[in-house]
Amino acid sequence: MSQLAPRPLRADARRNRERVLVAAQSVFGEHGHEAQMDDVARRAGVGVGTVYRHFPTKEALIEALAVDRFERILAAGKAALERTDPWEAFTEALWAGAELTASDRSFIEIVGEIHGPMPLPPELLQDMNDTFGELMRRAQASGDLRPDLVLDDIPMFMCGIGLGARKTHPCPDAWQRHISIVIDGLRASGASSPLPTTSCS
Amino acid sequence: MSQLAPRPLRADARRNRERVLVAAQSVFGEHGHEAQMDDVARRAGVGVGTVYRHFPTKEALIEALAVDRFERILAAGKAALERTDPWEAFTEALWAGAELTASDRSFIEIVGEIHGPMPLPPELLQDMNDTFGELMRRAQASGDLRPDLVLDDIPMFMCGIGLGARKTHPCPDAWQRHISIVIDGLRASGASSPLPTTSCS
Amino acid sequence: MSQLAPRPLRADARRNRERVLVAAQSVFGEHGHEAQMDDVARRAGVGVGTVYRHFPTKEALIEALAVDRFERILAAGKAALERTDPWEAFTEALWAGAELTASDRSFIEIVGEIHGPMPLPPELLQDMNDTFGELMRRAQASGDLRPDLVLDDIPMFMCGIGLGARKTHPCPDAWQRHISIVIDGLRASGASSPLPTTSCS
Amino acid sequence: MSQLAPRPLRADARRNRERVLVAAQSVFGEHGHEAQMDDVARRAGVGVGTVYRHFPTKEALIEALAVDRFERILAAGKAALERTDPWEAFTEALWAGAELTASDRSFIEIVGEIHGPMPLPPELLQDMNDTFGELMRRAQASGDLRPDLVLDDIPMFMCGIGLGARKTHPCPDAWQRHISIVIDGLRASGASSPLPTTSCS
DNA sequence: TATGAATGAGCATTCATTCAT
DNA sequence: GATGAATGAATGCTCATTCAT
Repeated sequence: MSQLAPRPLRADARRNRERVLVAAQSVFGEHGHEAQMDDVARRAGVGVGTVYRHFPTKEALIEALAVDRFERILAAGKAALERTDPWEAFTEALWAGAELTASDRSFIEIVGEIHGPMPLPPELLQDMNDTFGELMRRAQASGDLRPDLVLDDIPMFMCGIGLGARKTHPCPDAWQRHISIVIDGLRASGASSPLPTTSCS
Repeated sequence: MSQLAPRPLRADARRNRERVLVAAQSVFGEHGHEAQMDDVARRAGVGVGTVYRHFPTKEALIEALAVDRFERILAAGKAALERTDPWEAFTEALWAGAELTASDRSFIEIVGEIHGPMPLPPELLQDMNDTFGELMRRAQASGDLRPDLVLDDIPMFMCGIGLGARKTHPCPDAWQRHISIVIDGLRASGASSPLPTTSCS
Repeated sequence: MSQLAPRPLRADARRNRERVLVAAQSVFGEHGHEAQMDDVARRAGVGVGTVYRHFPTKEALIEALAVDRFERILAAGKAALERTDPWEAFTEALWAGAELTASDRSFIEIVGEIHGPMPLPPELLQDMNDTFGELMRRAQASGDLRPDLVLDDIPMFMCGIGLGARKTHPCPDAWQRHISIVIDGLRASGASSPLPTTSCS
Repeated sequence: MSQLAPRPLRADARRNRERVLVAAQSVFGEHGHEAQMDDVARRAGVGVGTVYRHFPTKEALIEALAVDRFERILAAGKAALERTDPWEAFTEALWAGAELTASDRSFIEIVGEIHGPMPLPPELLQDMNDTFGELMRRAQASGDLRPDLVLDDIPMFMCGIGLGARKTHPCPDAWQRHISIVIDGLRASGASSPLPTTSCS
């Protein structure tokens, strides 16, 4: 009975899902975790029930937002992987990630309030580790990047960009200076005193 | 050593205030803003009423925690001001600030959830601006520090240290590598391409 | 009978609103302002949330109760205005108001605990002033009612009826004797010594 | 050891008790039952503990206030009993009671919020009943006072005076007009239609 | 005895989630 | 599927009362 029937409702549903996501982004961007599901629904122009149909939980909605963002960052990383010059590939990825981060307040607000590790699907996490790990390894192998850098250090650099984006910083392009300073510090050549490398994965 | 009779009751009260503060630090450090006043009270071994006697509001308690922390950072900055070498003074302040930040999870959790500027008494804010501003200016005047750095950039660097401290990062000494990389990037000598300086106070 | 489709959900909501109002009336009638919102909800057979959906505040709920009552009193006053005999119109209004007051303990309890003027919508207040003012003026113009009576004197007479209704008085029909005595005292003819009229609006 | 010792502290204690009572009167007069024990203590210039030493309960304090007031009303009634003319005695008592009521806002506020009968010591209650009962009986026996009046009717007339005193009424002497109207209504001669007397109490 | 800090049950209100329409 | 009214556990805060000093 339904084999051939196209899925007319799906279109509506998908449209609604998108509207909810967009609404959630702006609402959480403004108020952080504190924002309420009702607000999201109102901004999306749907009932709360509809929000819950698409995202079973407030957390799930927030996670969806995060996934969306991390996927773009991952995509940027994969694109950078195309470059032949390892250092350029690595820094391009950093610049891209920084820009994506700076341009989305909801990302900042949401990520900032998460206690403990990011709640992302393991495959995505794995994929990000692989991609950025590879970028890092290549740049270290070529001797351009400090050899003591560890994958988990990278989010630490990105964190500050959020702070800047939160209206805390007077100049809107602060993130550019930030990432540029960080990159300068990451150059193998500029490394001052090689800190005693702690062996941690 | 105290000339006159100290006020007897005050002793107990002050002790309790301290206990509440310590409890709040650990409770908020574990759960962020979400932690409840009752938990703080229980951890402090007092009734909720006592917590409220000392801090009229949850917000006030959190602010008190922040003030306490910022005062220590300020003190470190003032101590650094004693140094004659401008670059050493500046970096010492950064190291001290980083260490203080890394050593207190409650600081991170609390600060991380604040939307908008830090709710600190204006005098403290002013004092911090003066102190770190002076450290910066001197280091820039001596030609050691990048001339384009702005006061508000500094918290951006510190932000990442919190992330590391949040158990997100596998190695506990990540903050040291972090701050060391940042400092390398801040050297005037290492500055790659002088970004077009945007004039923002 | 209804031309178009009525709004289906509204029916339930309106029913609940009514139930809450009725419950509130009996609960506040028994315990005064002290009664708790949870009790109102329980008595209404709904969750607290539902109470709050209809009345944003305890105060708002209480005010709604008062408004409801004053509207009936106002209606009685307007009905009395139809009478041609001014004195009969005036006394009919008094009797009606007295009866309404005597028959609702919640009204008494609630009004009794209000400090300062009644929190009623200004239009209602105005309407009451106009209506009872007119009744009074007519009765004074016809020479039946003491000329020194002032609008604000009327609630003073009604006040006692509440006291009687509060189980303080052994006989349930005390209010009838009360209002009848007051009316006797209000006759222009019976006025003993014309007190020095103070001019107050 | 203490047999002969005079009670020096008693003086202090009595002074404090008085201060608390006065403070309570003004505080409850302003805010009704809502006023807090701490406020009373502060206004009295003593610690809460002291308030509790003299009055074991908030209720007890309020009751003490009421007792004080009712004793004065009783005294006025007893004084009126001296008069030979029964009607004059009765109305004098009413005037005196009205004046005492009008002159003390705390009395109004407090009495107004009591649910159920006044919490007074039974002897006082008895004494009041006896005194005012006698005044009433005499005036009825002489044929001046409506024969259907019942002792419990009297508080109903006094109730309104409180309303007037609560700033609700624009003219400060409203109570005089009020009691004068009531007295006119109470005259046996003025009684309109003798209501069917219900035999109660 | 006076003091005021400490106590904690109590209460108004919020908000994620469910479910009847 | 969509809606939004209903739910009620959870939480910040108050205030009468106690008790160590």
